[in-house]
Amino acid sequence: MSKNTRISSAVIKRLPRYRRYLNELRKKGVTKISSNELSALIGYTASQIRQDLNTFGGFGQQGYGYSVEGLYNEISAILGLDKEYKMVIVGSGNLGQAIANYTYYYKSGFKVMGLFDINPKLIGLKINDIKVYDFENIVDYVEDNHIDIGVICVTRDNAQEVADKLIFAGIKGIWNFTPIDIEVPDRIALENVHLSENLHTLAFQMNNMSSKESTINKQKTEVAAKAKKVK
Amino acid sequence: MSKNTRISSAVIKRLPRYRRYLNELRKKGVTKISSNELSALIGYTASQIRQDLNTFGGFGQQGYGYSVEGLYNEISAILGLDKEYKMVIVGSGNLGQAIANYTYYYKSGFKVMGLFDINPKLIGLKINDIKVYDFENIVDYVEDNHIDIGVICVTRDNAQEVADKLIFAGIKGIWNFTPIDIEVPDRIALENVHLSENLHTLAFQMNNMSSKESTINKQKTEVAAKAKKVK
DNA sequence: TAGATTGTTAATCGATTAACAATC
DNA sequence: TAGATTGTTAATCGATTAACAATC
Repeated sequence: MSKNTRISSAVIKRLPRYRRYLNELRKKGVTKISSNELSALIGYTASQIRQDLNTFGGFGQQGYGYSVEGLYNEISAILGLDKEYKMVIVGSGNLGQAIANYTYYYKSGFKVMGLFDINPKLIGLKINDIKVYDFENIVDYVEDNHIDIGVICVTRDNAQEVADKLIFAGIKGIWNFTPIDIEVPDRIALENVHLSENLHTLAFQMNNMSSKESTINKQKTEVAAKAKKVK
Repeated sequence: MSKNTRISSAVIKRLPRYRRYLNELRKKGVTKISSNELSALIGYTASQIRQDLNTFGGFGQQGYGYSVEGLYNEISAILGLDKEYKMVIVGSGNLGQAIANYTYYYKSGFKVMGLFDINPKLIGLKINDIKVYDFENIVDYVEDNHIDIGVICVTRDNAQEVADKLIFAGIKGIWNFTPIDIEVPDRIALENVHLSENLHTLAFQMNNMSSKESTINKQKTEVAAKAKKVK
């Protein structure tokens, strides 16, 4: 009875956050929680929490609430975090190294197998136990080691070429840290971390902070007026 | 005639993207563009583009389209990118250094004035022309140099303390790279870069890629069934 | 059983898209 | 002027919230 339920990306983006809070509760030894308590903690409405969770199944128990451990495991499974993912990082500059480090230490399930670069000074080095390989050999490496995820930390000009090579080699997901929109076929999963865009929305906030309505309206009118004049 | 128009964050998050594409057009020497052409390029509908832009003012010209340069400047001004922002980065590990580097090279308008750390081995070093200072002195430094933005790249356990100090010292915005939700007063702008949450949604995508409807439904039913059984 | 809290349907709200009159 | 394209209103779609019956 396949109701055509596409799961909205709004829901999916909330899942890691649920999971993070559930993990903290779990570590504190909390065993059960109600949607109301969770709401107070996370900041989503209790209604939304129940609605979200019921997208995937009936994980709770009426009159009781949700098992923290159980819900944590369910969400982990939904996200696919009960599996292991092999990653390569292309571009071994500061950012590549930072991510290698970050995931290496903190994230179980996501194993950084290798760093790649074209810079001969970097190739052969070991950064935090992770070897830097020659980008020349990326395709063979990805194929031979069944790499799942490619992290792109090169310059914008090389980003698409790197993506193409990774995809050709059989990668399944791309984590893009360059400030361009990489083109990928539908079957390839893609997440972008557009740092400068994020910073720009911070700038906007800073200029539209207190007395939001009036400020923004003033801006709107002024800008519009200026636009007319300039034309 | 202050209509109470709150600008939705959905619109604001699209602005940097418009700006990025307009900048590329500008650099290519393109002088005018219609909402339809922009739509083909960026991927938003022409209708949405016109709607978005008209939130701020009438930037176009009927029968003609939009001036690329003009629109670029308008959006820059709306985001506040015609101003300069002084930043400090707290936490001078890999990630802090990467961001120092990144913004230093690529982003005009956002000046990294200093890095901060508690590690004596790092204090006093210069990383890409940016000095590493003792975190002890952060409050004075921020006050004296009128720092606008604090970038938090420390460990999760120190994140809130760092934020509190920065806020006390008069910072206006916080760019948070730690995987926790920092508490800040309403007047403080805050942007989070929750890398692991982003990675988790990538994992989800990878497990729900082809034939999305059916896969997700199968999952839903299976998971629900399992939940019943386990209980 | 009585009380609590989920699961789920219905109501509301907001965001996107469509349509077209205004106008360059 | 005729053609093109915006600005803007109206229609649709989707997401969030409210309400309450189901049930543990």
